[in-house]
Amino acid sequence: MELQAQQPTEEGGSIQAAGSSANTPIRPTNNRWTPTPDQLRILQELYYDRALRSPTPEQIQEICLYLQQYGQIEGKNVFFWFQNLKARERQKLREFRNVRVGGSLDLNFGPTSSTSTDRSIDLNFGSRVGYGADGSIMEQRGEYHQEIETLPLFPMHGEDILGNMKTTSEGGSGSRISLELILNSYGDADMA
Amino acid sequence: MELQAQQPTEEGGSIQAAGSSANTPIRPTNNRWTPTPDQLRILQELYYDRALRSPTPEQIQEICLYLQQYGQIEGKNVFFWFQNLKARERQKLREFRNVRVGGSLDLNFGPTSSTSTDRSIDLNFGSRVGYGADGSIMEQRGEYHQEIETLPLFPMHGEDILGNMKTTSEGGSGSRISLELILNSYGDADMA
DNA sequence: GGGCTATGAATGAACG
DNA sequence: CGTTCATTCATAGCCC
Repeated sequence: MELQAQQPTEEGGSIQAAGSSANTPIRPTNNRWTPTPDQLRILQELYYDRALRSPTPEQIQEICLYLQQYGQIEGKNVFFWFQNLKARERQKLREFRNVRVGGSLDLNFGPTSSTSTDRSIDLNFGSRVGYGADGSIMEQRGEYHQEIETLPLFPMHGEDILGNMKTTSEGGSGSRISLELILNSYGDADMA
Repeated sequence: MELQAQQPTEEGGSIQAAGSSANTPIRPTNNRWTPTPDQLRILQELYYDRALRSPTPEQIQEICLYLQQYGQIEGKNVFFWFQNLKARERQKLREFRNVRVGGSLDLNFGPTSSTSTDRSIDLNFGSRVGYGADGSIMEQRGEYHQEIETLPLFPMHGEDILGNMKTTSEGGSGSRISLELILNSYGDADMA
């Protein structure tokens, strides 16, 4: 997951048998996919012309299938391609906005900044979420679950643990919890 | 277009290898949690070996506490880790569904298809959704699995489930997929 | 050859 | 949960 060592794709045999003239990605190294000019053109066509940004799985597969005419390609390549392009375009936009604001622009903000709908550029990092402070993820919605903010004085049974545990960052001190123990905590006593 | 500046060739092994045994901050410049090798190993062990997919809050807490021996970690990290791994593995499995290449519309896209080799991607499975974008490679560690309580499936964390439909086809039927088809695949009624 | 840039790939985090 | 966003890692390719 975190390891960068990419597992060698075992299928390092038939790469691109197509002896096309202009669609050879230069080097059929098994490493990372590089779109052929044709593939790229088609992808861009889909993205820009058709405004396809997040293709559904079905679309991904169809696109992939179609693009295989022009060279080897896998579904994940298509997926990543769209995702990357989208992300990077958006990031550029965001960057631009920040620059614009930081640079000189000063939009007409009324002294009364009550219009919160106005999307002022927050120079924040982008973390719009309020996880950090003390946590409390409250993720699984739809269930009962109260917002803990300080400390629940009763046995919580829900999903508030997520962020609320900031226990000692120090380890190796005696707190030897075994995996078995963890696993055995299925029917953990709810202290009830 | 984007900035990226990192050490080109990292050791790739222990990222934190330095002085401290197991609980070094690992990475200096990031806000987001990155599992240490030890943490990762244990998490994977829990996931694959023990088939733990959706830990309860109590388990999350215990796991978190245990993992703190190896580095800074919070409950939400554990929570997200499991959720992500589960979701991504599921994507890959779900990916098996293929598109029904029904309409063989031929379009004149691209360079007049100079590649006369009509690769055939004949996948008439006619099914439903399937994510097509995530053939991640997780270095599969031990796969021996034990039944804890629920039955662990066979963790076939291969890697190219998604990119399964590569150019493998050598023979040919002519299954030209058009972009129109791709784009029209939205309301693709499969519930026939 | 060595750095730089564009971009593929991975994954933590979060949304609906 | 499935999907999407954001950030980072790693590498192909180009320029010097």
